[in-house]
Amino acid sequence: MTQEPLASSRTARTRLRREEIVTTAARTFADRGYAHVGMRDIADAVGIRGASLYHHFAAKEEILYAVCLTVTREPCEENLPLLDAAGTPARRTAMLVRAHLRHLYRRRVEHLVGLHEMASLSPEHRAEIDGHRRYYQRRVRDVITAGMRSGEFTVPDAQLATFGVLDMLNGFSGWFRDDRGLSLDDVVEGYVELVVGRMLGARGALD
Amino acid sequence: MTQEPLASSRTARTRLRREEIVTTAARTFADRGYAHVGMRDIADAVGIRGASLYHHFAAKEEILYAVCLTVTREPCEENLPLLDAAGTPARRTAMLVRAHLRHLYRRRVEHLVGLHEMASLSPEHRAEIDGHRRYYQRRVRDVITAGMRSGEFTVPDAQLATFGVLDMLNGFSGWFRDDRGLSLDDVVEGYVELVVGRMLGARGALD
DNA sequence: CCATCCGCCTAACCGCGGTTAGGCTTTCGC
DNA sequence: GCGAAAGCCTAACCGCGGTTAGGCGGATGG
Repeated sequence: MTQEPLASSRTARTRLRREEIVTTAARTFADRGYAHVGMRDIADAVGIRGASLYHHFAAKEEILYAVCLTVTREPCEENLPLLDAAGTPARRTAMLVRAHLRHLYRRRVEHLVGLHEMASLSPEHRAEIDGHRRYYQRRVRDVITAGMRSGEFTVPDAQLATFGVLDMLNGFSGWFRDDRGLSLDDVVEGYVELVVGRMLGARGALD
Repeated sequence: MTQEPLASSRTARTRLRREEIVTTAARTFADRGYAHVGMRDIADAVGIRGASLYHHFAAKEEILYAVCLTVTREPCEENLPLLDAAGTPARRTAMLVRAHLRHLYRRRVEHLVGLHEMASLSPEHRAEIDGHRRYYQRRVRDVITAGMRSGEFTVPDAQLATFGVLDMLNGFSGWFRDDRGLSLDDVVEGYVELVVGRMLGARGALD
């Protein structure tokens, strides 16, 4: 009877170590910028030597790639299903906005990195990350279009509204602080009101 | 009243050369990322040798600093005076949104650099750039607050609305393309409607 | 018309940092 | 238990790229 049956497996511990490195590296990247962080810096923060990182990642860029994956694949897997749930487009959009902001909060360090350091990815990796982002954007545009057809949303152009909404939401991780100003819940509900209720024009459809 | 007779003045030509280097460097930074661009790359694009750049700038970071200055100081000098003009807060805000987007367009290359490469600035330079940004943000928040007092704007929280508006606007330079989709004028007037008319709630106050 | 400085050059430096080589200890699966 | 891999170590490499040194021609302004 092992205490941690799952975490004791060799592959599972390896994966945990990888995730620890990715999380630690993301924090360092966010603080000082990808280019100004050396492999030895990441290793120090984890508690090992620089060269030992190469037992987990083939290159520094692979670590950045892992960070970027968590902020583009996770939202696709966790948030987008909300758009397939039952309910009006306005309600489904509001659910997505909430999930989107909460993911930006939960992974705010990784999001800061993912938004600025895209240029340091290899062309193939960047193409994949871009694909996720574009897919997410397309799904949001589709629900906005659906809301326009159902009459709940009254924006002049679905594509323009999509850009506006996503840029406004994604900016959140750049300025939010836990220790001052509005609380997370304040921001989430305030943004639902500003975005879905006002910008998209579904004021009555949410209550 | 000293008037520049021609570009033949020694100091004037020096300044033009500097601006040419900054513009060229900004384009290269935007394409490949600051860290992946060498002094020799910038020099090649200008048509001189790498070491010759040091007759115009003391360090690579000074070039980045010059790029960042044009996208934070220029909006303060050119856009903010519109907030001091006559008119209701709603109209003044609409004017600012238009000027802001047109500046993002005119300097879109520099804005792309300024938004992601902040981490490569020296602490002093970053502090100055941050200061300009914060001042701009404060002025926008002030006009939104004024609009709330005058009753034109009905947002729940001025600070939250400020973040939302500026993040939405600044995202523009990241996705706009001249050769496809909406025209610049379409975006400008569409965003005025979405931001001032809908998000801030001044639908009637603009006509 | 001349002294001067500007602008650019060639050549080289040199330190940082990503990466590799190779070996030791520990630990897990069988 | 035992072989084998995982995981980490020390040591060193080495190329890239920011930066410096020092010189040359030609425009400039007095």
